[in-house]
This record gives sequence, structure tokens and C-alpha cells, in this order.
Amino acid sequence: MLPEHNILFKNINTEDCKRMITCFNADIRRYKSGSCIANYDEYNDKIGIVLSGRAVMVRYDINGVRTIIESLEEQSIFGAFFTFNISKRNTIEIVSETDCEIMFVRRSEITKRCEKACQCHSKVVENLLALMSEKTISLSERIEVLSQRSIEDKLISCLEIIEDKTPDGKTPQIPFSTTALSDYLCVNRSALQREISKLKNAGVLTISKRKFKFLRPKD
Amino acid sequence: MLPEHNILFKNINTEDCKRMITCFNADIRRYKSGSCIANYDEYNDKIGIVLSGRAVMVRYDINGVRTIIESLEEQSIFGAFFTFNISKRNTIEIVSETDCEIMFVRRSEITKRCEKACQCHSKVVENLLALMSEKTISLSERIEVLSQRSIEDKLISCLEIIEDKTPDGKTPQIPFSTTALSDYLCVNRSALQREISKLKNAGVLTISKRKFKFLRPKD
DNA sequence: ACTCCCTTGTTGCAATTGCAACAGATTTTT
DNA sequence: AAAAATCTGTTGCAATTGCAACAAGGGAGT
Repeated sequence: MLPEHNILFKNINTEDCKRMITCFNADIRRYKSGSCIANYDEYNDKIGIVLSGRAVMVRYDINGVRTIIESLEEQSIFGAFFTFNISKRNTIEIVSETDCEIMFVRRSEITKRCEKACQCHSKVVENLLALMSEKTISLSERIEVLSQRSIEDKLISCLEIIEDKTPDGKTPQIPFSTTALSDYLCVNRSALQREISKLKNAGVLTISKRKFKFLRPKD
Repeated sequence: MLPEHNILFKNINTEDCKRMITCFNADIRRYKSGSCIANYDEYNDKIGIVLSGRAVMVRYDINGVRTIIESLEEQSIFGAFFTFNISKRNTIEIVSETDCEIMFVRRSEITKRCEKACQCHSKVVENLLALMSEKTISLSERIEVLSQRSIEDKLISCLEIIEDKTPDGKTPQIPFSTTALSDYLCVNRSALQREISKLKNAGVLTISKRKFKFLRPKD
């Protein structure tokens, strides 16, 4: 994907875009699926934007337990700046799930007053605001899911959010394998499997591969 | 607190501030402790900023179980725009914990291009960006806590984050009662109490009222 | 087609957590 | 100051969840 098609440069003409990408010292890199795109063992103010592909932010605790902190779809932003303090007990990494193109920009480059006073600069800041707004929504959804008290409720809450985002006519699809989903819901895999089977047997929903469908009339 | 002292208007002179507050149609309201400041049963694009006092974003599910979604300290922002889709099964409210002053601004007023092209406008957008950045950090911390697999780990993670934020020399303090803390950690109160007692007996930490201290040498 | 590796699905058992109930402490209201 | 309401701390028991182990399924690569 061309960087100028990124939401960050929305409503800015291609000419200005190219100029700004240089002006920002933007760095565009490609990663194979399964690569480590970034890790947060030290502070830096780089902002990453997923131009194409999909990545996840993961944490491994001292026992090696994996937690998927966030799923980063196309157009998502990430960076130490948007995340909690780096703890000594955890390792946080951004890992590509598919082949990815990532654009890196220093936050300070974006927020600093541009000497050249280019108009599009403030436009970029506004666009960044919109991206961040989306991020807070995505994080809030995550909290919504994790704050459920039982595995069943976590699962249903998660699936409902996916369902809500699915365009009419399309079949809702989980962006993870069941194993990864358990890391995302922060529960034991086999306990999650048990709940899935229970819901299937109870006729609440159907799940086949990653596609699912609630059987009750949507209220 | 004077609204012009709010972070949103940082680096903007008092004169311009007053002008902008009018320009934005900013609405400043006072609330007694325990009042409902906002509820998200319908969409609106109002942004709320806590000028003084403290509030919480809470959810009550159909069973009346309370979850404290966020603790909103002074200078925090909130709004439906930053939150997940409103579900029919949940009620989300902002409730004041102390007496509060809240400033409401419509998001569209801030992001729209100002006809008068006032310079400070883009400064406000940048400030909003900083506020949102803090918000994403605060939400990420919340996820960090909730993603822990046991009550003990949730508690420790939560306390460590509070400890990290406490200025040197001051005693770290939980912003909640134990009962409210259990709603924040999304666990049963007496189970939480049990874990607190266990940690105290094991000599890991001391807790008296809301003040606490880890006894192990900080690593 | 075969191997290797990872995922799915299941189960018994152990550990953790939730629930309910209660007594005492603390805070708020009258 | 008394009464009411809320919060703290504890415990036995029930329910949920985690753990470990295993069999079976599916995909990628040779």
C-alpha cells in the first residue's frame, strides 16, 4: 500500500504527502509473517503504522505465558508512547501475523511545530487524532471483553463485538485460531474450548473454523 | 480550577483561551459527589474533561454487577467517542466520586477547521492529542492488569502501576476502597480480600486503609 | 504420500475463585 | 449521640477455571 493512502495522510495531496514523508523522516519497512517488528525493552517515541498486513502486540510473562494485548489491523497505530510503562517482568513485542508493511515516524517529528509552517502539518495531527480515537475505542472494547467475569461472558462479548463490526451479509469471523483466542481472552485454552462446546451444544451459536453465527434472534 | 489552566489549553494565553471557550461553546458544570455526570444510552460527540475532582466510568450489567471501567482523575477526558459501542445489555455511566467540575466540548467543534483560522486552534488539537495519548496509556495499563491470570497477579500488577506513578517520598495509595477495587479488578470482593490477607501474611506487602507498601526490595 | 508441527477437541483432577453469610469496624445521616 | 448504611475481614462450600495428558485433524514442506 502506498504510504500516501494511509489515513494519516488523508485529505492531503500526493505531492505534499511525499514531501512530508521525507520531512518526517518516515521509515517504511517490510516484514515476513512471524517477524518481530518491534519490542519495548527500551523507550523510544517511534510510532508505527500498519500500512498493510496484520500484526499483534504480545506479552510474555516470566512463566512464558503469552497474552495477546492487541490485534493490529491495517491502519492501526502502535508505539511505546501509547502503552503502559515497560515492566522488567514482561517482554512486549509486536509480531507480524502476515507479511506486513510498517511505516515508522517519530512522534516528536509530528507534534513539533514545523518551521516551514506547512499547512498540511496540522492536518496530519488531526488525522493522528482520528487514528488515536480509533485506538482508544479498540482498547475500550478489549477492556469490555476482559472485564467480563466468566469465560462464557468473555467469549460472547468478544464475538458480539466482532459481529457488530461485520458488514451486513458477511459472515462474522474471528481473527485468531482458538489457541490464540484464549491468549486474547486471557483464559486457559481447554477451558475456553469447553465453553465453546457448551454454547454450541446449547444451540446458542455455530462455529466452524473461524466463522461463527449467533442462532438467537439479534435483539 | 480555571478552565484555561486545563491541559487542553496549555501554552495558550488567557485571552485566547476565553475566546476559544466561547468559540467552542464549552459548557462547564459542577457536580456533587455521587452524581451521574453522563450516561451513554445514546450517541453524542461530547467530550468531557475533568477540571477538578475525580470520577469513574462504571458499567452495570443485566445482573447489576458493577464494573469500574476507568478511574477519571483530574485532567482526564471521557466521551462516547472514546468508548466501545453502546450495548443494549449494559448501562455505562460517568459518576462523580468527589465534587467535580466538568467541561464539555463537542468534538466536532474542536476538529472542524476554524473559519477564523485562529492559530491556537491547531494548538488545541495538539493538546487533545497529548490528552488522548495519556488516555491510551491509562487504558493499556488497565488491560495489563486485567490480562493477568490470577487475582494475586491482578492485584500486584495494579499496585505496582500505582507505585510507579507515586512521586518519591510519598506513600503509594489505592484510589479505591477494597470493595471498589474488586469492581475495578473484576473479581469477587471476598476472594480479593483473601488474596490481600495472604500477601500480608506472606510479608510481601503492608496495606493499611488505602496506603500500601511492598516489603521486598524494589527490583 | 509421508513426516512434522501445530491446532482442535475432550476429560479427570486440582486449584482458584465466587457466593453467601456473618461479625465487627467505620462512616454517614438523622 | 444514636441509628443506619457501608465497608472490612473471615470462612465453608459450590462452581468455575486451569492443568495435564492424550487422540485426532489439518496444513506446510519434502
